[in-house]
Amino acid sequence: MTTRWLSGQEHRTWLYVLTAVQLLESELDRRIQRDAGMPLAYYMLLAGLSEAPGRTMRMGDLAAFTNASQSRLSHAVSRLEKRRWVRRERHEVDRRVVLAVLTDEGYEALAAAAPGHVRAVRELLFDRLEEADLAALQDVAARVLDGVDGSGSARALLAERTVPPA
Amino acid sequence: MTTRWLSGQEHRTWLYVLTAVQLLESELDRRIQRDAGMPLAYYMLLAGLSEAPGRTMRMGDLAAFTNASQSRLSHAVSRLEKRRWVRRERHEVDRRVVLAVLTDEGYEALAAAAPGHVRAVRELLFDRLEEADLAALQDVAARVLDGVDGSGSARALLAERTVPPA
DNA sequence: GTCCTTTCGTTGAACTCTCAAGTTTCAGGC
DNA sequence: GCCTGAAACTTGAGAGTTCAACGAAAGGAC
Repeated sequence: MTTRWLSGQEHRTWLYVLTAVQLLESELDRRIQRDAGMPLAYYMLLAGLSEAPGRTMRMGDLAAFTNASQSRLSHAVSRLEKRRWVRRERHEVDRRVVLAVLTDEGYEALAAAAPGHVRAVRELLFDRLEEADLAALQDVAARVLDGVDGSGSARALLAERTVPPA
Repeated sequence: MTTRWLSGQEHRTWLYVLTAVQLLESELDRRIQRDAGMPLAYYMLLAGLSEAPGRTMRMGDLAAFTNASQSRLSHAVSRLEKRRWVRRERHEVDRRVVLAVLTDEGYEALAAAAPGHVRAVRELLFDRLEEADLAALQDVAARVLDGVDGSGSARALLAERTVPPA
């Protein structure tokens, strides 16, 4: 079977998108690290927890919501525990389950980091997009998700939780 | 100064795009690791070198082209040297410069990995996009790049090298 | 020539992620 | 009750990344 290579247009699109996304992420990471002393991944975890009922989530759900493996999340939560930003609790009924709970200290750290981060996202991304781009981008992202996300778990979580932060 | 939060539409778009991109990248990484025994980052390095004149690039240019820091590239090239896929050479004129050269072994590894990788990119990304999406996506990516890429170096490199691989 | 600054790259330590293997708990037969 | 298998996490080691400090060569200024 002969390989169907990418067309020039496809190749160019791929390079542009990949580059833009990588630079965007690394720039956001650098800024939040500098301004708030935490990596972007921590922010995402804290933000996820802050929006959950009781500021609490099962480890598995938090992993799915942040696109992390369970192992990665477990290590990350251990690090967040050392900073006293998150606390682990055992589920009362199903003793296999571990709940990650955002502490008050964690909430404060998130609240301190949020304005700067949102400003950065706005400056680097949304200030450069038109109203019409938003819907189109989301549409494309949704289609890509359908292909990548085998079990559809990420999509389901996204559909539930797309309200702005409090 | 009060923070201007993201609108519901912006927040949703951001979550979708971020999720789609992260899952896409990690899925591509998993597949090439499984099928070709190399991480996606190695592939990108080898691909970059393979398209360069003489299959040779300065460390700095290769770092810029792959959106890596110089330190990251230096470590990565050291690992690639251990696999005998890349060789270091000193520049004859400017003795500060180090040239990374793709070896024949490296080229073979790339050639073996390419078909599978391209197939994956096609399946996960381009098969889900319409012709019209391509131009729109590239346009958006270019605008984002202008904001993120302070010195415009990534854009310049992209503009030069957007021909399909040989 | 000598000094100062910039450019190009490397290094080591600390941190983060991945992968495979392990523990504990639950749920269903039988 | 007692297996057996699956589910939910954790762990440790190795791979990869980041950050700050460093060395070596080049380019002026004088």
